[in-house]
Amino acid sequence: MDYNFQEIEKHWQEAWAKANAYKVSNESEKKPYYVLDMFPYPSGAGLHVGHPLGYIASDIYSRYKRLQGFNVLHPMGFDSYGLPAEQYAIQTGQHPEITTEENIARYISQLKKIGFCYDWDRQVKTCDPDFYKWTQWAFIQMFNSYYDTQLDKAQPISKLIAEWEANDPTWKTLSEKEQQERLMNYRIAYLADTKVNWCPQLGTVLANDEVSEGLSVRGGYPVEQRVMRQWCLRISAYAGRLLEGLDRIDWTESLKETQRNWIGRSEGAEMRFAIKGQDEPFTIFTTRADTVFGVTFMVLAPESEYVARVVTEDQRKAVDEYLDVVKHRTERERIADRKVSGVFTGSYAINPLTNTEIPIYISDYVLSGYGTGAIMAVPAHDSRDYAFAKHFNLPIIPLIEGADVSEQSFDAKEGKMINSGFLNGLEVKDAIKKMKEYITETGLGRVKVNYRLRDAIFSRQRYWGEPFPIYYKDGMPYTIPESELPLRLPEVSQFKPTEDGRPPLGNAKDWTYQGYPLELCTMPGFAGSSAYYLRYMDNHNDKALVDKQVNAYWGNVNLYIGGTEHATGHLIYSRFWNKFLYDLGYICKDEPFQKLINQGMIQGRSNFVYRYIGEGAPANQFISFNLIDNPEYKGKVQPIHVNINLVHNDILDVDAFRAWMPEYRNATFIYADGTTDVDNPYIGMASPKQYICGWAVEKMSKSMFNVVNPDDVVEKYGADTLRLYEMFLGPLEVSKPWDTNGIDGVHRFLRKLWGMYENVTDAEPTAEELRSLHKLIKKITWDIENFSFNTSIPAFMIAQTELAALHCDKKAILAPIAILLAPYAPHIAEAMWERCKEIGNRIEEIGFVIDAEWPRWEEKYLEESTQKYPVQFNGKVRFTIEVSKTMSKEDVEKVVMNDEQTAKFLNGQAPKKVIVVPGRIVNIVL
RNA sequence: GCCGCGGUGGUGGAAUCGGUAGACACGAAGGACUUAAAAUCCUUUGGCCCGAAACGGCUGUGUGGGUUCAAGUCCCACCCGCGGUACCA
Repeated sequence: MDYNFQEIEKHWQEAWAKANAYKVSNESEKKPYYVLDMFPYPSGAGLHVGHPLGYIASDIYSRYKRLQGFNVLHPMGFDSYGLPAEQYAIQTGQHPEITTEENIARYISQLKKIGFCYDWDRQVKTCDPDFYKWTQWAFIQMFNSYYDTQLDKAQPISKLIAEWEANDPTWKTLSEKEQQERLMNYRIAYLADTKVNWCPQLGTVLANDEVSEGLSVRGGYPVEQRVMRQWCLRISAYAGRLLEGLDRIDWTESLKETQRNWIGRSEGAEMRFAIKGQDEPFTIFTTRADTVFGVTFMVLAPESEYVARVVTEDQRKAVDEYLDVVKHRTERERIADRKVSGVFTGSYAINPLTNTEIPIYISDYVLSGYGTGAIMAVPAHDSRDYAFAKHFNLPIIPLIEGADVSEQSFDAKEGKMINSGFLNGLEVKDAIKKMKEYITETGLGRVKVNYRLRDAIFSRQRYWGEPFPIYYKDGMPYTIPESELPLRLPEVSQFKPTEDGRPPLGNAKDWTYQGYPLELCTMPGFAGSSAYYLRYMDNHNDKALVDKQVNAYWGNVNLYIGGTEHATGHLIYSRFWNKFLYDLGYICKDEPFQKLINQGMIQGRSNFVYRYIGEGAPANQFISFNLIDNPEYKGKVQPIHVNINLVHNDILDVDAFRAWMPEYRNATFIYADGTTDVDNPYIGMASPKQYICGWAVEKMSKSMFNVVNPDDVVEKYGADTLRLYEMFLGPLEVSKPWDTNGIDGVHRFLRKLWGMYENVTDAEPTAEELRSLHKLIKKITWDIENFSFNTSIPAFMIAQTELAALHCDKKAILAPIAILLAPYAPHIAEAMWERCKEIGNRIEEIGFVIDAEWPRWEEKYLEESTQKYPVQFNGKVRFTIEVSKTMSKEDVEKVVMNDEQTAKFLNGQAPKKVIVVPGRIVNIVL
């Protein structure tokens, strides 16, 4: 009976489909369990072997939960709005919807081949009007809400209006436009002039998490700072709750830490400094209130509102010049060029504690968006202030005992204060506290918590995204009625911006609502992915994003599996979006993803051939990897990426290589054994000469010819082997290269296991067989509960070896093994189960193995009558003894001490101490 | 710079509570089968040393210290690699 995996997999996939086996109902007596994968962006390249890693893990867990009797929601969908499809559309004129649909179809066919237990009826696509209707709906709710800082939650903005109507006499005197402008300062979704990351090449604004080191994450184009009127989401209002919520969810510490850093809470103080000759003071933010005695100058951000107030006539020209230079620097230039720069404003502030006059400067090392955009500079204890002071020759006053500030600043928050009036002698920590009390009491300032987290910029000047349900009247935005959603994305004559530089929607005909112009921007990528998990629960509902009862049944996601790359993007936005919907009472949980596991990346494993480029070398002669360090070749070979499909176990298929590209048609080789010609008496047969390729771990990419397509693996080995092997590669969370070299072993295991099901019998199992089985049940259960899938495969292999040695053919053993294997390799497990079903009648006649009951292990089968004790002398194992399991500690010691081998190792000495750890080990100390 | 994660054979990795380091798999070497090869099966496989043999010795989890009867595992210091992040006052 051959293991015909192609037939088995096709047969069972069809059988599941026919029986609707993965249909999930919202009405069930069973307990719910929600397992979610991060849905993919359907790119043109299709899935490579790295994508399914997390999907396989979540599929195993879903199937395990199902076998344990849970009603498991495990859906899949597509994050189908995004830049690549639109860039492609601009280049080719092809509508992004067409390419997107093609890509989705390809993804689905690839995913279906791997045998995931998705309920495809629950599929969502972010570009589907039935889906983005609810993205637009949520935006309207945000527009119509404000953040009530008293209640610490979002509230309908009508509440705020009612309050003003009742208590604020000026409200009624305002024109409608003025009222709208005032409300704009409170809405969760609001329009504002903000400094944005503008990417000229992409023609759009980008969010902070879409920019890395001054370049766009997508495409790597330069990004510059610009002030533009944009839609923003008031996510900063949620900073405290986003931070606090992390303590209640089961995510990895590193991911929580990344979010904590991104939210960036810092406790400090706001302080007012008087400006010499002016009545109005200005305010700075500091976390080092203890260092006020060492403030020797002040610095404003170039964009600070204070700049206009403090620049003197004498300095105006110099300041204008500086501001001009700063304005034209891109973010990237600013990061690359850390030279100290700045300009004196001509004004002085008064240090409120020393009453000295201190100069006010402008420099771009101070950021306008953080704190108040103005700082007090303490050069002795801040490295940036120090560099500035050295450059402009400003005084540096050390404030901490023993700090040497002649070469560099002393930034550490430790030591005893000096030169600091009433703070002298205090530890830094206490000094900060005391100064905070002082400024609060004297009215100089107040204690303040600042967050680094900024509001999310929500407009994109792009075509392929959700249209805003917004029109403009008298220059002010209004939402279109919810009853008219979805507002469909219009057809446009071209996907580029208009001739006069308006976003692509400006190319649409009649893009108006009741004669008023509609918003031309679209929403960013994270809009559609922020609440998609809710929609899976109830994706056919046209009355609500999700029905309240349905939401109450499923709750939130119990297990979310995906990559870390979303740590500061999707995973923050989604938490914010969810908390907002929770505030308004639409959903029942304030955190969307209870447990989150990050799967590692699968990297590529590239192969190389080495072209000989020494003097007089033949045109295309390649040197086997093991020879390239030989003196005659060293330094004279050029590594060339070779398509890994031409290589097996690092051995090159030389004929396939010659056929690969025209230039290699006449390639010659120096083989591993140093010979050059095929010296084989069996003409026309494969050569025993081997050309060994070099290898390296790199990113999986087309240009390195190291992309492995899961379809090819499924074709060659089957989906079950692919699934098992991806798990076998290593722990789920770590990144590792895809190395096909080991896949044969896993495939061999399945074949051997399958062979054991040829003639299943009804015979009674032996104690040994039961022990193997129950050991396996215990191990696999533990592994799945702990997401240690990689260690399960060896456990199966060991069980197979043990049972094969016992010639086990018993249903009582083999049927439960089919269940244990079902989460990992569902197709072959069904076939194995079927073989068992045909025999006898003791096991319940359940249709599919996926609906069986997860076996329980019983300790009684695991118990062995004897116990092996390794015997150590001074911690070194010398031999082992085997004694009765029930033997007492004292008796074990006696047996060991009476053993003749012990006498040998004691060599006449008396042991100082004998340690017996029951059930584990004996250690004799000499 | 800061934060996080990691470092175990030729390779991927295992060791779940401080208790026999290297499970399992790949690769390699040798053998069986074969005209040959592939496939399959069997044996060996961390390093070094002794030996006819071994249930022989030594050494060994990045480095150096420490705690312990016992350390890959705990503590201290350091080195290296990977990932994230930054003029955040």
